[in-house]
Amino acid sequence: MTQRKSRADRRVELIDAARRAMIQHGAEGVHLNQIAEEAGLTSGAVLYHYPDLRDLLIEAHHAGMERFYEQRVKKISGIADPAQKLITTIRSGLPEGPDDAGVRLLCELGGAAGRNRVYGTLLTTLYDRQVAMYQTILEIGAAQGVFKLAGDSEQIARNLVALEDAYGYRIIARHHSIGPDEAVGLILDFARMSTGHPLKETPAARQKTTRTPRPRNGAPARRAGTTPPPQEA
Amino acid sequence: MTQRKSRADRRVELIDAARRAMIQHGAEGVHLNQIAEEAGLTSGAVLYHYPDLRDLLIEAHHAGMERFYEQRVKKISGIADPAQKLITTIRSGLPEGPDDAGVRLLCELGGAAGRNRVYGTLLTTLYDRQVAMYQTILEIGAAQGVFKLAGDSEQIARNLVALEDAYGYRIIARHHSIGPDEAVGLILDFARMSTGHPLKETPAARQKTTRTPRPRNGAPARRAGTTPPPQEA
DNA sequence: ATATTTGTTGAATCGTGATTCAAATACTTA
DNA sequence: TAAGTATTTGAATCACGATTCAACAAATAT
Repeated sequence: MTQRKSRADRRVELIDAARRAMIQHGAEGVHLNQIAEEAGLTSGAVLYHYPDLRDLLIEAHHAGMERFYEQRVKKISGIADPAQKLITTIRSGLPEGPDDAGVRLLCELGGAAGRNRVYGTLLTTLYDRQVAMYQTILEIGAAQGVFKLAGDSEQIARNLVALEDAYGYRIIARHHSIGPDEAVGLILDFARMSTGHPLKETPAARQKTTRTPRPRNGAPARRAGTTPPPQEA
Repeated sequence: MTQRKSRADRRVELIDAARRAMIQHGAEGVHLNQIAEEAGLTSGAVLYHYPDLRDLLIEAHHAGMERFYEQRVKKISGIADPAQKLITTIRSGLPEGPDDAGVRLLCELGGAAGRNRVYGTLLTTLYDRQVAMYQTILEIGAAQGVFKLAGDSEQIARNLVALEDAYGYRIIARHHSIGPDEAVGLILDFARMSTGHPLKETPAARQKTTRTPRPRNGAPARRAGTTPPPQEA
């Protein structure tokens, strides 16, 4: 039998298993057995902890968002210069590539949010939090005289998050000419107009968010929190 | 028995039925029977025309996109002034509300595009076409001296489409403070920076894309091409 | 050590949707 | 009008996922 776990531990594991399963099979297309397999359990065990599957899925989405947001906050926490902070924040809002697990999960939710109020609320809340995050950066930069804002800080922040979101979708959909770097470039174009700051990416800033290089012609590098590439539908 | 139809007619009907069914139940959550019911047929009849359901779904998505794009082109076809043309184009890229059928379908696809190459390609193609559309408007405006572009026209166009996309998702997810009007405002803020043009919405322009007003406290107005509000999942 | 509680399995059952196909029905053509 | 063809039905079957639950095993309490 699989190693027995305490209720709390198992629930955490299940939430993560559900997250992985959803990324592979879709937020709405996941099956109980897929989650169970991902967790190394049987379906009965999953039901024991979550009699209603929907609860588990919601918790998994919630956890995924929380993780995504926390990662962003963490990445910019040490940066003092508003310009560098802004640049880093922009990068941290984009997927690292088409298989980025965190963003994949968020994209899954987009469609469902139209049909499911809970998901809609989750996404809306995340959006608002990200707007607040950008707004703070902008305001501080303006207060320090580094940024000359071309408009209301909330308006600019909303557009920054919107751009991030949209390019996230493009990258996930494997647009041929828009990858993470191109997206950063496009969003920075807007950010420059809005802040009146040149926003040059320093080597240091790039370093911080550059993925581990891929092997020359082997399989793509895999990083923690990333799931295997999806199968064709 | 249901009215018999020619092969071609029936296929068109089925594509539309599939489109409606997908909006109600999700691009991946639709069931054959739901499509059949939407078409007023039995599942056997649907399979007779589309032995592989996936083909029907792809055609339905394709048709939905084509319709969406054609509607946009049509709305701006008669407008000569680049500024009004730009404003109208922006509005036409946004849903008219959270239940807008056309955009709902596109949103459904966002998540699936990460797992399904065909859907990814469809979305990518649509994005590129919309970028080209904006780019043309911008270039013409610049050539006429109406716009003073603050950067590369492709860069601006890409960001315009990206903003549209993202606010479409927000509106579909029922963001409490971002509706069609607010989204237009936010995108126009960016457009003004990019074109150096004040881009005032004339009453005439508003008229063209304003929804029929809702009854004071009855059910929301329903328009052609809109499906009934979704059930909770 | 024994009893009790908790977590897990695996098999049985249930329900639902996809698939098949012979029969029925509506068109088309001769 | 009759024969032939295309479309649709409806019932039967199949496949698979969800759900239930008795039995078992591991942890914990007594």
